[in-house]
Parts: sequence; C-alpha cells; structure tokens
Amino acid sequence: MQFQQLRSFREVAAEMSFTRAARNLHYSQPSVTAHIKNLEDYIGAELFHRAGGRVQLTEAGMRLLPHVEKIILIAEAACIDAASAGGTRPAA
Amino acid sequence: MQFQQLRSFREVAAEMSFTRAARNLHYSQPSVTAHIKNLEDYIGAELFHRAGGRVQLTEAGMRLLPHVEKIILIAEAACIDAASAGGTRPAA
DNA sequence: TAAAAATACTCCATAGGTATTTTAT
DNA sequence: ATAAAATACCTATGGAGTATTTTTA
Repeated sequence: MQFQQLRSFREVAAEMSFTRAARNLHYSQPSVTAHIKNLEDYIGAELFHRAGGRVQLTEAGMRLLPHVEKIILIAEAACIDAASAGGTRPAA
Repeated sequence: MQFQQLRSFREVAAEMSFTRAARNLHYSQPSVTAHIKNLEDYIGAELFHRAGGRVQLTEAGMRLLPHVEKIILIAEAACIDAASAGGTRPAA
C-alpha cells in the first residue's frame, strides 16, 4: 500500500473518472490505472466497477474511502505538526 | 512519504535502535537508515538525535510519532474492512 | 575495542511515460 | 465515431543489499 495509490484512489472516487483524476494529479491515465490495479491486488478486492464509460465504487471501495481520507488528512497534519517543531535538518 | 518509512520510524522509536529495528522488520540496517533519512528530508526536520550509541527522539520526532501510529492502525483497519466486503478480484 | 550508525557502491525491481488497442456508448 | 480504460512496451529512478568506514562510549 502506497500513498500515491491512496491519493489516486481518492481522486478517482471524487471524479468518477480515471482520466480526470490523472489530469488533476498530473499523472498519465495509465499510471492511475496502475495505481488502482496495484491497490486492488494489495487489498484483494475490486474497488471500482468499470463498465465502459461508467466508473463506480464497489462495496469494498465504499468501505475503503473514508479510511483513505482519514489517512491522507492525518499524514498532512503529521508533516505540518512535526515540521513546526523547528529543528530543520541542516544541509550537511 | 512512504509507509515503509513510517513503519521504520515507528520501530526505531520503539527500539531506540536502528540495528534492532532493522532486524525486527527484516531489513538491513542501512535500509532503515535510508528510510529515516528520506523521511527527515521530506518532513524537513531531524527525527532522531544520533549520538554514537544513544538514539533519542527529537521534538519533531515526538510530535510525529502519534500521527504515524494512527496512520498505520487506520491503514491496517482499512485493508481488513475493504477486504471483508467480499468481491475478491478475480484472477483474470 | 566493540557497538552501532553512516557511507559507498552495485543491482534490479518497479513506477512512470508514450503509443496503441480494446470496449462500450 | 468517440471517449475512456486497459494493455504493451521501454526507460530511468531509487530502494535494497553487501561491504566498509566512521564514531563514541
């Protein structure tokens, strides 16, 4: 499981489109497809139904989404929180 | 930011030793050193004071730790939760 | 000296892109 | 015919290991 996969998953879920998600995240469409596929393999369940034009969340995807949103929010907070402690790593 | 880095960070914090953390995680010691270094670069702050034998958390490290523990727990729950929806991805 | 962390280096897996094909509307 | 996702393929980056050096207790 990787953060890139989770961000792509969240964006595809938000846009309901691999192509638009890729554009928003500055990835190619095949990369986003790979992110989702690898995440699906890792989880062991399909996350989206792809029926030609229509993309929709599966049951597994719906269960996963809120967790993913939490993880991303905490990760962002973690960075800000830790960095605010000062002690920036010296160049050397 | 990557999950491996977070797991190494948590383990080093728990063991207060790069070497023992590496053994527990089945990584080499230099890999764990790299995980921590990359995480420090990403965050922009030192996470551990390394004074020869002694390893101890910095202020930034202490702030980061609880977030990291939350992230890892949620990630584990997310997998279980999503996988339990059934719909295991078919082989082909 | 003995330990633990850092560095140097090598190798290979994989993440990412481009081009193309497939699929469904 | 069109638009979007999947696949094939290639490349380069960096993650992991081994060997070694540095550090300090």
